[in-house]
Amino acid sequence: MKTVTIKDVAARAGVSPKTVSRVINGEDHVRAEIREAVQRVVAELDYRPNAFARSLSSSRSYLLGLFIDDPVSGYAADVQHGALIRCRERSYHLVVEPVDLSRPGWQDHVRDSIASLRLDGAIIAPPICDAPELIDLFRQSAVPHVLMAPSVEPEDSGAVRMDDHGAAREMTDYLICLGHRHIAFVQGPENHSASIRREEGFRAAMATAAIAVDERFVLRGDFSFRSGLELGEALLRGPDRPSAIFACNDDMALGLLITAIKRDIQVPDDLSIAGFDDAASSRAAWPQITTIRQPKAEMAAAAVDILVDPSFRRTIPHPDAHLMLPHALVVRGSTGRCGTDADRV
Amino acid sequence: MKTVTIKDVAARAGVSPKTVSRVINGEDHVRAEIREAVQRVVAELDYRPNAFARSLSSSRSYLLGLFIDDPVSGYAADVQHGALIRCRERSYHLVVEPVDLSRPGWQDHVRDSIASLRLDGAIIAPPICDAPELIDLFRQSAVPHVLMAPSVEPEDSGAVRMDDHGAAREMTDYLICLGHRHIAFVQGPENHSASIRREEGFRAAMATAAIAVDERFVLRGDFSFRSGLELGEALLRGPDRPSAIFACNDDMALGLLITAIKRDIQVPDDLSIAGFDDAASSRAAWPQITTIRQPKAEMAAAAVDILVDPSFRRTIPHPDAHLMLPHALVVRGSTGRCGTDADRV
DNA sequence: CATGGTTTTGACAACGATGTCGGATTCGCG
DNA sequence: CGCGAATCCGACATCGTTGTCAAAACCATG
Repeated sequence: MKTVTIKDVAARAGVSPKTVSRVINGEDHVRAEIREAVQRVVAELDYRPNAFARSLSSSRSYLLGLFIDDPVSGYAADVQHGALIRCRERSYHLVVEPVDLSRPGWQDHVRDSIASLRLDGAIIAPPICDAPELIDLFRQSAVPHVLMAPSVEPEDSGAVRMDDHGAAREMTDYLICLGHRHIAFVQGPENHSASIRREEGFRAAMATAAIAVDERFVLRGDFSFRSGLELGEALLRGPDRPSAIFACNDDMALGLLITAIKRDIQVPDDLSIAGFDDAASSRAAWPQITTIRQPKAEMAAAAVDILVDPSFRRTIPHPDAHLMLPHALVVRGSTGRCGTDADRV
Repeated sequence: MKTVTIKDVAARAGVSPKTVSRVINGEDHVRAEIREAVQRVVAELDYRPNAFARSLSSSRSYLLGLFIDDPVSGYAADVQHGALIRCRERSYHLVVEPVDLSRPGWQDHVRDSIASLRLDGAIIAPPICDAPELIDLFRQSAVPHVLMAPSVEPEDSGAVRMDDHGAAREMTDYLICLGHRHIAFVQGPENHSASIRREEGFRAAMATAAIAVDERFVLRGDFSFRSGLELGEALLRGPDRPSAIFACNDDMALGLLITAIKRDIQVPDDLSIAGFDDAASSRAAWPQITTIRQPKAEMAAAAVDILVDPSFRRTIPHPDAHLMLPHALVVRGSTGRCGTDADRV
């Protein structure tokens, strides 16, 4: 299983290794004739450049890091997939690094991948994109990095996001349109800035419609299915319950829905439920859950694009490195017109 | 941001770079006194070896590849996480490579990661672990590889698996114990060998109990939630329906459960449903689904162990490279005693 | 205190690519 | 035809580490 090196190709094509290198990397200043000859030999020998040698000598690693809190979540899977595909198109590779901020010593792993792997760039997923300590690690080492849906957008970091505020507002408007007045809101974890923006969007829509938010109906969950179940119990226990619930993500919305089913509350006739994310869980029930489609994979792909783009690498901060991608309201079966609302005030 | 090299450490510690290298790699034959001195300097300077230089020189990449069909599935997430954690412990890195066998040219990506990244080993997830063409790629390049739950276990491949046959048998026995006689079975996709073994286990248990399998009740799905919905419609349409359904995975089981709910069939009173995998979906409904816990993360971790173990790398085939990990029957709310079975034959 | 054997250490040459830079070739144009 | 300016090409050093191998230091022993 002899491995083919650039020298072999050069010898066979009757040129110098450097010329082969030029052809491989698509540089200028190579006669078309020679270029083709080299390409032919490359194909014949099925030559593949050694990524390590290349990185060592060029001081580019062709590696991007994806730093993420919980790599098992469906969110992570979508993000990772989007990044992976785009990396492939750009002939980059992706290294996934779980980061658990609650575990002391997490810095070490991050430093290691920066120093040891010489990452060409980093994608930092929520919620850890809001940890200044983490961002500083990249800043200090001058590693280009893009934050996904961060709460603030530092100048020298790239950022990709969606309009959480606007989307939550749309959803709330939609619920109001359906006649709902008693709308509950289920928050995400405190450290998750997107969830805060969603709550603000919710409140803004309510305010615009001149509906007072009933604070008893604003509860905090942790994005998990289980917390949806628990909060469902809390919200749906008594007779004085909301006619609609807007949850910060789909997993919790699903938990709410299941609780409603257990309690024989008809969805959407007696209760409307809305989620956020368009996760698999929003389709894994009956009725399916009305939600906001979040462009997760697209955001990740855009992050890759920014990182790989030489013009970003050259000049940071860069004006085009702050993107906002479009979302969409996905209406499904879990929401409907507010029933006889008269009996509740 | 000067990067610290091994030379810097050597100079500061007053030894040769080679000695530093020895300390870093934990080799023998270094005086304790010098070893400590070097370690101290390493800590002081926060020196991190350059992974590329190391790989280039040692012809080991410290990289493992995870080759997987559908990297977005929950299965993939669990496997990946298990592998990732263990890789970290062993100071390896993991590169995830989606492989879509239905897309021509897939070989190219695989060859590329083998040749270009010089993978030290590969983990091949189902169902693509059953594609001889793929396995041959690794065999030809002499890349150590471990198959996850393959249908056959080639001598020169490692393998980690669970007892699909036995587990399915246990589940079926359990349903029979509950008094069920009309048990439907929902198969997985044809190319998925584990699903075939599960079916065999099901049939074996039925045969042992001397219950004839009603072939109208054996249907093929594709592991998706959607196919569970569709097959649910097919199975639960008429009055002549099974009293229990055993689905090859949890997503389909969830689909079946949702269909039952839509049709107002009480689970588990009028219908028992069992799944396989212990995926998140098995807990994302009410009642929660009885299932088989499959040690996904553990299998992936074991695969890493095998690949990293020098004794495996030295002698392939290796006797200890074929592992079977334990599963568990997880009884939850979706299964119960068979009701008044008298009215059905 | 020589002797032979074991540790311990370092000089040097890889590993396989690319950056630099100067020399060769070609081109354009007076 | 001649001459400067592009354009093309290759020799060589270099990236940061480890493998090889021989020299140096140490050890116990007779």
